Amino acid sequence: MTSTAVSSRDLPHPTRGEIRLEGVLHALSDPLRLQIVRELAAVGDELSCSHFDLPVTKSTTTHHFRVLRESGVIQQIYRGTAKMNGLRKDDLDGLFPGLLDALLDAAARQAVRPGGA
Amino acid sequence: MTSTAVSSRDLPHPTRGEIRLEGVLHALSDPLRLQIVRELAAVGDELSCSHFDLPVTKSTTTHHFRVLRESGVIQQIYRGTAKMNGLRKDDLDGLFPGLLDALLDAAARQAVRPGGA
DNA sequence: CGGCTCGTACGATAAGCATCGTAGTACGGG
DNA sequence: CCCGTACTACGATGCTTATCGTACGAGCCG
Repeated sequence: MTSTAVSSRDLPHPTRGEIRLEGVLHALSDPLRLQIVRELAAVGDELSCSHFDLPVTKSTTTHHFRVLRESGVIQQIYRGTAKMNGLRKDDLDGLFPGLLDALLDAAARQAVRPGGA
Repeated sequence: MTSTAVSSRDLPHPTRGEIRLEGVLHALSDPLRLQIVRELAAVGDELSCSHFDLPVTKSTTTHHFRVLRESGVIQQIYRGTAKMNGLRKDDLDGLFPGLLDALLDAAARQAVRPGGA
């Protein structure tokens, strides 16, 4: 069959039209979450939650991924025991052309600044 | 004389190098503050605090302007009894080329969305 | 089945923040 | 000098959020 029933568990996502700029900016105003998004953009593919080595506990990591999902920045899907995360680049580009690239570029520039990390 | 000693009171601003992307995003993730910045960008000039007709008290207005100033998004200067506010467009463009324009464009697009305000 | 790993849910806690009201300061004008 | 206007400072309050720990649920593998 053609259905993509990857798992019985599925997660609530905002539709494209429900994504709010303020929510996106708030989601990205946290250094950890900005870091996650940068990494997702760099690989250009889905990554499991456990791929990220963040300086917080697993509970907190779950929380940050949820904020990113509920703001519409990433989409999440269970694949077996792993939860894969992907940037919603098409939706963001459709809503706010050029914004994501400008944000990623800005983050990259700041990262190479003296004492930028 | 050419000096710009507008007032004895002066306000602390971050230098260009101290401006952090996360701080800018956080400042703009509030609808009121985003609105203020949009208005400043639209007129392309300085505006007094009292020019803005915001649905909050003056105390709260002061607070929002301070957040914008301390994050490096605007610069503030006393001119007589008025406090003028100006976008730090040059600094933001220098640090994060294209970001401010992308953000303003994104906000404008969202504003014309069905139920976007 | 039993156990392992990945991730969630829930409760607690501490910090941050948006908001207000009141009292106060700085400046300009009569 | 006194008053009005513009804005600030401070304290209170209630909401949101970042963080943790522990206990739990879902899927995989032997």
